Amino acid sequence: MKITDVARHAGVSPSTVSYALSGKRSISADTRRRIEASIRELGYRPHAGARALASSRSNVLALVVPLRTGMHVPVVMQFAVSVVTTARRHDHDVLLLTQEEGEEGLRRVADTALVDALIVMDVQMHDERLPLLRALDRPSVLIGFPAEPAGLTCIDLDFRAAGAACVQQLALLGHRCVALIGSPPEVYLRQTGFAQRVAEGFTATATRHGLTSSVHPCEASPAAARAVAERLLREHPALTGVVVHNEPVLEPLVDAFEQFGLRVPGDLSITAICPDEPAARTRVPVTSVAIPTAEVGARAVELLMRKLDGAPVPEATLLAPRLTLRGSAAPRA
Amino acid sequence: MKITDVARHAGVSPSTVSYALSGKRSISADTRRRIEASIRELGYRPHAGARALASSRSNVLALVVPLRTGMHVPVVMQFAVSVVTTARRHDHDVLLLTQEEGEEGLRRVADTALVDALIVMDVQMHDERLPLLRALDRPSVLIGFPAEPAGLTCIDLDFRAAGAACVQQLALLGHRCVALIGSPPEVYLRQTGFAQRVAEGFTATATRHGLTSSVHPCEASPAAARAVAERLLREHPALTGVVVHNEPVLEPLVDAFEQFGLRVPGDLSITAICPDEPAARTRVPVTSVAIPTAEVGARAVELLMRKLDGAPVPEATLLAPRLTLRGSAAPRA
DNA sequence: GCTCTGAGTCGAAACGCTTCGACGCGGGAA
DNA sequence: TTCCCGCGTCGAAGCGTTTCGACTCAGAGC
Repeated sequence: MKITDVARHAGVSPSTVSYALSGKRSISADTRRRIEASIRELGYRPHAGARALASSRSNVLALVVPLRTGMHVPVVMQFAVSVVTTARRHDHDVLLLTQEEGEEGLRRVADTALVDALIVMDVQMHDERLPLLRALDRPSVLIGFPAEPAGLTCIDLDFRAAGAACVQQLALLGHRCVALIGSPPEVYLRQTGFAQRVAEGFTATATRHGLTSSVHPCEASPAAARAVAERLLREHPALTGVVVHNEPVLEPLVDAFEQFGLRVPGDLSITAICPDEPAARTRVPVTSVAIPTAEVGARAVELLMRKLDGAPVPEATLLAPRLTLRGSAAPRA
Repeated sequence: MKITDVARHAGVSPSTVSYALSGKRSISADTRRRIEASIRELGYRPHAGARALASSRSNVLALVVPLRTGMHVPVVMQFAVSVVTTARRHDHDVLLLTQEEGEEGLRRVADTALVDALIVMDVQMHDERLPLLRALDRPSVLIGFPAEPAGLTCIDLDFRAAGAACVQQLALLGHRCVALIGSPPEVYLRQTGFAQRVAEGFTATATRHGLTSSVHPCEASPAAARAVAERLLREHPALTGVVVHNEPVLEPLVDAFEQFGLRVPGDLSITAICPDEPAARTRVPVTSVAIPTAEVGARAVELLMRKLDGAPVPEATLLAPRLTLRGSAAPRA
């Protein structure tokens, strides 16, 4: 079943069928109807490879997913699903690449014209792939911000503002001594942008409000959570507000604080940056800023589509944080 | 940069370059060296679309991932990563499809020759996609077993044997009254094969050993875990052995039993079917059968490669369960 | 009535690779 | 010596689209 078969069946030339399919030239209503009927009747499907060759567009996007320790897998998957469904809406498919393939993988899919464009997740402050992405002849979008985003297109939640929002809420409620319980140490060591930015937003805003503040990386285990909680209470007896940016330890932390005799939010107020689901299911539902994975994924694809159309796009897209109040933060006693 | 450029630079014909690249005809060592040097020097990369068109092979596999409730996302991701890395080892890439695309999605990527073959995860007993997969002109492999696997190629852990192994271990340790705490009810309602088969293996083996046994679906929440534990102790006072096939509730269950005054493994022995990591990190590490995601993914790809080569492959590949002893199961007091 | 324009269609030339058949050549068998 | 075979290479014919330029035909403008 090729385009010439359809053309013959509909009594037109192959090019007319092609134009009817792509809409790049006008076709009379009658001809279009005949062509569509023939396509249906013959069950014709254009050959992806032939199309890619002739048009130099594969209609495939590459998505590079991270699989390093410390990454929260379900969140990664949410991005991926959002990217795939949005890409489909724009008539594109998604090729899955693992971080592990590295620069060579990016170069390969770009240079062989397997993909038209790339989406890269889990960007580090000084990511090795940045020079390559800048040099590549295919457009790309980063989910996450490196230290120097010039010449790239980046999108993400505004983590600095998110950190600020969490501490500001505590400040408004009258808390004077706060702590940030953050990602595992290796995430900071790798200089993953979002972790660092949360800490910056947290500290800057705490300072601006005249609060006493401290930052505590924390492994993603219940034991680590308990240890951090214990240390916090010992070293900062005046502590009444905590910001958590570490999904897996949220629940263990709440448990630990309560076991140490602190009521949430009576004695201790908590705000968090994490997906809604875990925030809502803790003993005391936690006031939190969610990571808008669906929106980030969708907008990443849309940015790419505009770049593919040759339209200009903003280099940086920062999504404003939205704080959902759930009752884990209350006025200071 | 095209193959003719390389050919000219190396002083040979384009077809010779092609044969040097594919190895489908013999090339003298000297010519091959010259060609390789030219390729490196010019930075040549074959155009994927042109290749697909001429050879009618895209070197891309489709992977259909599930995203329905009850699926455990990290496990899905492990399969996906294993599929991608193995595919790369065989010089193939992976196109990511969501369940949601349904039959039309499968048909589309197959009929447009976007992919050479398909891998489908999360197969149900009476999956709607089976007739299509049988009819498609591209080979496919299912991860999971439907009720009627004839005419298909399927691979998975032998869940029946896994259920049997878990209960047999308890039987050997002298337990006489056992229970299976299974997946959420909706998983059974959807007739997902693996859940049903675990229950079958569990029940059959318990019966064969003359044990008293019962099966209990369980939602994936700590509250549900606690409720099931409570009910179990009330209704089956003689209970001394439990098999858990529900990863998220494993830890809450252990906690619940201990809170009800049962020591593990002193008063209650537990075995489980779940990934190693959660089994190992509970208060009492749990003797378990792991789902060999890496092996399943890799072998699925390898089966597909053999089918693409026209070689015969077994319709069913059942991986034998391997029980890892961790101390949560002990002889009956 | 004549040109000009634009809508609708066609033919042919790419697009960059693979593969088939053929050819030249040297070595082993007869 | 002749014949045959197989190795290494080449030329040309696809593979199934898209796209460019050109053509036809009506209708509008004058």
